[in-house]
Parts: sequence; structure tokens; C-alpha cells
Amino acid sequence: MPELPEVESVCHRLRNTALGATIVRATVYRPQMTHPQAPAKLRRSVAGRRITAVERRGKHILLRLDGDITLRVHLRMTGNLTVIPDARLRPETTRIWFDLDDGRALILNDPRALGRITVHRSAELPDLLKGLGPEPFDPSFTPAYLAEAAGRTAKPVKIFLMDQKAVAGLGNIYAAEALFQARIHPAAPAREISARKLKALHSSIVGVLTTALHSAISAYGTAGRFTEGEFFPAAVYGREDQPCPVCRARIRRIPQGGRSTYFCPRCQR
DNA sequence: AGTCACCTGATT
DNA sequence: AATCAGGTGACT
Repeated sequence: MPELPEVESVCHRLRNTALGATIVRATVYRPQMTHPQAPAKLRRSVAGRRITAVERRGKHILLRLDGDITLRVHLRMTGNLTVIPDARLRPETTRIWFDLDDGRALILNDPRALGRITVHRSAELPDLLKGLGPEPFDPSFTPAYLAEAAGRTAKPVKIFLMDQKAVAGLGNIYAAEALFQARIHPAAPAREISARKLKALHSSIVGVLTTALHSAISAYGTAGRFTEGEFFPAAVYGREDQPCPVCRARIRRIPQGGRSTYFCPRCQR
């Protein structure tokens, strides 16, 4: 599921469901998902604590509990954090289960079980999140900042965008979409891109994420789940061999960093 | 900077 | 049977 817009929409929904509830007990079905901590630490830390805030930093969800405990949840590829009314609605792929005091349950549902959930004191958080670049909607994320960051690396620009320390929250889809809108070839070395193009890239990053965020919140907010095709209609992502919506050239797929990158060979040079 | 491992399910 | 997947951390 999740890049920044989807993670934010999960947070949005949790604020309307989990906020204020008290966790009675945690059950860990996949101990490795609490790595590098022991599952017992999670169980011990959450019992009897109330959820006081739901925050997001990059793709990380921060569940604030009273008594200065923060659960940091990362959904990775297929995770979802959601409240269900009762055990009858328990998905087969539930990996962590939190009983709430009103009979509902907060669950981490994650078919691939690649997600992570760890427990922290608030004092540890800055260190924990220090590798993350600015939030794309933060005033500090400016074209000048992007140019400065890009200037320091010879990495292909798409790899640069997906590296969370340039800017937090972009993943494979929205990095590709932003590059398409800015008409930049995904394999171009970041430091060789003109200031003019980087300015366009800055705008397209903010624009793509804004549109996707609204789409993700309305899709998830109503149905309570993401549904195929309700997202931002991708111009290039997943469209190998289909015509570019701008110039009709055939969309290409190339491997980058072990994943697929989609782009229009005519629009993006 | 590139490759692989972590996991499982869907698709070819 | 093989390949792919909206991610990341640990290796070369």
C-alpha cells in the first residue's frame, strides 16, 4: 500500500477510530515484526495505555500512548493498521492484535509480514527518525533545498527521490509520477539536473502527493479500505507498453535498484 | 552504488 | 515454475 499519502490516510482514519481508546492487551503473532525488540517489550509497554495522538513522519506512523510511550509502526509493502469492531472480522493475515477496552481491536494486518512495530520513549524519537529528510509539505522543503540535496549525489534521480533522506515519503509510484510530470529521465544523475528542472520537480512532487493524498483519504475514508483503481490515476506507473497520455509514445519499464521504473522515453529526457 | 534478504500472494 | 510487488536494511 503505502507511500506518504496512503500512510497519512491510515493516520486520518485512526484519528477517527483509535484516538482516545485504551489498549488492554497486545498479541504478537509474528515476533520478527517487533525486531530488533522482543515481542514481550511491546506487550508489556502497551497494556493499560490510552492512545493520545496519531502522528506521521515520512512513512512512519507514531501512536502516542499516555505515560510517554510511542509505538512506531512502519507498514512497508503490504501493512495496514486499522480498527475492527470485533474478532469475527479478523483478517487471516493479522500479525499483531491490540484488544481495546471497548471490545474493538486495533490490528496490524500485513500479508507479507514485512512491517515493523517498535516501542520508544519520546526522547528516543529524534535519533530514530534522524535519517528522514523534510516532509514534502513542510515550508523547509523548497526548490533551493531540493537543488542543494540533489547537487550532493550522483545517484540516478529516481533512486535519490526514493531515498528517504532527500525528502520523506516518496516511494516507487509517486517518484515515477513526479519525474514524469517534471519531464525528467529517471536515470539522470541527480547532480546533473538543471535548476529549472529541479524547480519543476519540486512542484510536481508537492502536486502529485497532494492529489494522491486527497484521493487516498476519500477512498479509504469512505470504504474503510483501499480499493483497486481508486488511487491517483497513474500516468506511467504500471503502464509498460501503453501509450503516454501526453505524447502517445510507448511507456517503458527499466530496472532501477532492483525495482521497476516506468517512464515515457519521449517526454522524459 | 549495486544486490540480496526479509515474507507471502497474485499473476504469467 | 518463475516473476513481480506502493519498502528498507544489510550486505558486497
